[in-house]
Amino acid sequence: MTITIRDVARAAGVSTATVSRALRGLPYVDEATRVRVLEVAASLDYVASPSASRLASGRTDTVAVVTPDIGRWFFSTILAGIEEVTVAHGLDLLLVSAGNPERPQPALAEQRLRQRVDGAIVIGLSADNPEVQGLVTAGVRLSLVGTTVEGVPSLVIDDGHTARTAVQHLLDLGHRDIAVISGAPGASPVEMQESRQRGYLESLTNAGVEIDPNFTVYGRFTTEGGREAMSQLLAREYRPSAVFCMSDEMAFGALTALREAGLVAGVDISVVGIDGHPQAEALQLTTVEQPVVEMGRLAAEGLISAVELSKVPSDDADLPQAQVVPTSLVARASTAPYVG
Amino acid sequence: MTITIRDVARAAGVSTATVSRALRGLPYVDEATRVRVLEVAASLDYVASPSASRLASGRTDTVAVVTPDIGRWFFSTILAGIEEVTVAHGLDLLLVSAGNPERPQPALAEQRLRQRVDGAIVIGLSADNPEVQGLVTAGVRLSLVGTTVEGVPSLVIDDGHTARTAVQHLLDLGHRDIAVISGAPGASPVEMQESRQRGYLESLTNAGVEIDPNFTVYGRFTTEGGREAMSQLLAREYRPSAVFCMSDEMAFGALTALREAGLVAGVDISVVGIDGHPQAEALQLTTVEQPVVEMGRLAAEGLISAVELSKVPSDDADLPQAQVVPTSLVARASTAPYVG
DNA sequence: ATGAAAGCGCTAACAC
DNA sequence: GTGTTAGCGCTTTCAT
Repeated sequence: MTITIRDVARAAGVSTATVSRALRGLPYVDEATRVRVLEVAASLDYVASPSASRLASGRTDTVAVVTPDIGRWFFSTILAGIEEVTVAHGLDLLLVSAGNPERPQPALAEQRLRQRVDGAIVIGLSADNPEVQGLVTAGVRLSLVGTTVEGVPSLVIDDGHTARTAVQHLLDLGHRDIAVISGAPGASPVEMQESRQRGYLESLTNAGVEIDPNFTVYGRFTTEGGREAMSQLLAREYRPSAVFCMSDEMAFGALTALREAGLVAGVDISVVGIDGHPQAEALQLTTVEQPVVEMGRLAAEGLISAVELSKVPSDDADLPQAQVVPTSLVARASTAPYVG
Repeated sequence: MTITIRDVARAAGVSTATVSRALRGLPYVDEATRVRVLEVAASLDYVASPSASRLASGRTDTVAVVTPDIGRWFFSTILAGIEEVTVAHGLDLLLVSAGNPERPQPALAEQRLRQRVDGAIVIGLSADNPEVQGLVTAGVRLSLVGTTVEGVPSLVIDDGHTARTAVQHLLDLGHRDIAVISGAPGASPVEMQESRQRGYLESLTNAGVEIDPNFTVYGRFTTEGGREAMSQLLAREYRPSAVFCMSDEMAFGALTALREAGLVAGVDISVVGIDGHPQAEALQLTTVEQPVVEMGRLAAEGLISAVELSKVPSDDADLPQAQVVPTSLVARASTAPYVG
């Protein structure tokens, strides 16, 4: 019932080999034959079976995107950038979730991807995550976003520098009692979190500010978590005058907590985030923006060119390594000068 | 180099057929044999080639999600719900974008999905969209979210009722000069937009309020568009006292425009949205919430059960039809009583 | 430039 | 319960 390459071959009066060549734009096909084959295929409404061509060729023409939670803004936005590129290259995009402790998967990502994709883009998983390790050792071609693994191409922001930018902004405004809303003690995207924490500590130390361990609280990278974290800070006898949030979504929660306490962001307490979330503007949140969609595009392009290069038996020179993309501060009303 | 079912068969001392049965949990396999096969497969780190089993079985064990723009909150959130379900069923999730006039695709969704998936979930595309029509006539098993096509299962909210809920809320607060920020004149998700517009008009008419055509403006369902639309309204000689936005993201933009004009939402002008976007709370936006993640789950479950049912030659009774999920008003500070 | 034919790795009758 | 075998629909040498 489904029409196959043989139907096309018969109707065009050529062999299946010629149809295959013609349809895929391979050389050594007479122009007249190609045109005829194309016409016949179109008139028959023929579409090649991907399973069959994949099995025969060994290629999958598919890339996977691995994320812990596609519902989060950062991940879905990266995904949008990736999708732009994959579609332009005619590749299938397989969505796989992994590394979310709250939603255990039936099988390891490695199992689910082997034989199935030409490569995978992993977003927001720490290098020491077993899923990532499994993929690396299984030899799946990878492109990482947000983490770095020796010998694997990746795309990152300078987390330390980004955090310092945010904290320095607060210091420049005269703040000294600066708290941080981190993710979780020993959470999943560990490195990113630790680099940002280190940046925070460095900035304070460089400014001669004493570190108050009580000023580190955790918001799980969610809005609700940010709200709870800010509430904790507000419940302290000694409150910070400014708060650095490791993500905009946590900062949004922090702003809510502030409002619930009858306080005004930028007046009573300054708040700065990281991300460049689209709602930062409406909320007047100062943030350090990262080029998220662009990061998705770059990661996808990197992976695709790696896959294509590997087809040619080229000398394996210039392995792409960690590529760092810049971030930039956008100051808004949520941060303001410290007033005694 | 890749290890195949024959390697496993050989190592386990059985035929490939038995390995196939054992691994897939089919009946008529001795328990002892099954255990042995499983052990051997595990020790060999065997993973079946999906292309091969798909080709042989005719099944793809894949569902596609078709959306105009995965970067938008509504779509990525539905996707999260879908993903929960597909992963639980061991299905692959293929992401396909279509119907975005700003980003034309190389091929029709129909071409890209035929032979490739067992079914597809289409989000946010109008029933009269050529892509959707193509999928329907190509016989791809479908589950629609946000639109309805005769004979195709779908999941919708009652757009008219939802809009009336929002507008009635404003009327109840004493507002009469109520504007609407719609999507675009004749935009993509036409039906949804038209139903909401109709709901808006009905509520006003029922309340005896005269319709002002100038009070309908367009925000393209984006935050920036909402901001522009609100600016237009504010530039009018005769301003509305309340604005109904067809999405929360447009409402966020409207709030920004308000602030830029030195006005306060809920004090100078009331604003209500639709969606239940996570940032609605931080922005104190009144909105009519829809259960978005749940809609994704339901759509996926509906599609999967349809696919599984179709395997059995059952009498084609009880075709699932449009399922309507409830929405509910959440009042916040962005709406307040009308004050002369 | 084109065709013949041998698989790709698995599933699904069918036979035992 | 298990094995044999004939494909699934395409790609890809190798001839010609």
